[in-house]
Amino acid sequence: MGQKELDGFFEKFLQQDPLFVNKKALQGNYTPKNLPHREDQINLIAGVLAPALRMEKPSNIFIYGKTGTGKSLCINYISSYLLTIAEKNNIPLKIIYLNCKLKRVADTEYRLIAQLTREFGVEVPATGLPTEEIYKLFVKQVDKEKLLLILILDEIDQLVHKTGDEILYNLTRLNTELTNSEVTLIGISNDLLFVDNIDPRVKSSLSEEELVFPPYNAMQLQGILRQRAKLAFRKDVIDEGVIEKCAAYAARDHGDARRALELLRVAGEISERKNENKIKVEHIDEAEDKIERDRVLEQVNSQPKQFKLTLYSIFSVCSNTNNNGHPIFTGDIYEVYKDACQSCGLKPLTQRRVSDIIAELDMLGIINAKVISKGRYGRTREIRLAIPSSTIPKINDTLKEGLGL
DNA sequence: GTCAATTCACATGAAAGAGACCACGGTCTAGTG
DNA sequence: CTAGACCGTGGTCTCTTTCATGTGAATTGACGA
Repeated sequence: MGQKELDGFFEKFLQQDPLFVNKKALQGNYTPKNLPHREDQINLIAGVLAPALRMEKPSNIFIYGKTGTGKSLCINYISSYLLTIAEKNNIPLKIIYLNCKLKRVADTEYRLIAQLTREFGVEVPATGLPTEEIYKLFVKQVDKEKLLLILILDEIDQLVHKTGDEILYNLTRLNTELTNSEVTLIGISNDLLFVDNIDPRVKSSLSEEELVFPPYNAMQLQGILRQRAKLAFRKDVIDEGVIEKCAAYAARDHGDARRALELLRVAGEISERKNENKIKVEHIDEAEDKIERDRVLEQVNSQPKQFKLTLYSIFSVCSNTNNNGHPIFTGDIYEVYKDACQSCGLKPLTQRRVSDIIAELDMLGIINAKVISKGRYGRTREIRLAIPSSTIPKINDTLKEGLGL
């Protein structure tokens, strides 16, 4: 782009009325004034938590629901409400929200407690102390303040999956060690089968109250999208069918409202970038591609080298055998992977480890790996790519760059 | 043809190690009065 | 005498290896009709 065209571009950009008036309304952490289709859940949670205002310990709650069903949103909504009322009436209530998936913040037992302790204004080292020590510090601090603590642990299933369910036992036992304060736990899990796998003793005390957030259906998603779109966009910038398509896309994979909103936002950004004055249906497709690509790129880039190399190997095996799309197996990938290691001077990992990496890639949704038995010919993972093939070249380039190939 | 045993090619689990990070307490050193 | 440098010990955390055990159906081979 020469300078003249650039001038023209900026001029035109400025002249154009922006599509967005308040982009925040489409962002994941935005809490709207009312949450449609979640009245029942909100009432139930509010009912359980209400005793807190009388300084009585509310029951522990366990909340299930897939991503984007509004769990965190509802909890945040209620807790900010609860906090304002508590403040008005001088009730010593503290609510801590922690997402257990956040890397290097709360993804291990030590870090979780350390982070909680920090919430009380005590600086604790990131590592180096025994876990027991950090528990003591935390308990001491909570007890000193003499309050009611509501602890919201989002994505707690991830934490337990990683560190074992001992941590839940320790958490539920916190109250027995506290004399002046009390702790209520609110666990949020994406995995509906999560509690089936934990110690029954812990289970009964952790899920005194249980609550499921069902996925939104397409109609509900449309309602939500309309509500937010009204806040986010200028009037009449959304073409017909756009909302419906967004909702349909999101409803297709388990009614994820967050995804629907993101789709709409990115579509808006795309059409704005193209200097168009309306969001059209085809922008949704582009947005979906872009979101998928960005998601994968972000995940891949935050992973170690061996991880990238494994993914690279999968890509190359896939593109070699792409004809009639027949599936590929762990063994194939490991062979290619070993060669790839040699050509970029890395020491190959054992097959055991690569097998785990493949499982992790599956968890991230980059590939689909299904364990199958081929009878006499053994047992292995059947691997397929789970991302649109249009996004692969770009990802592959990034991988190569990262690996110096 | 039928049925149980065999067999393959990994999956899956458990434990433990390497190496990075860090805190803590003790010892040593240099600067200060 | 004291602040700071340095060291050893012991802790967490991530990535990895090693060893051990598990698994599901195609294949095999014995058996009976």
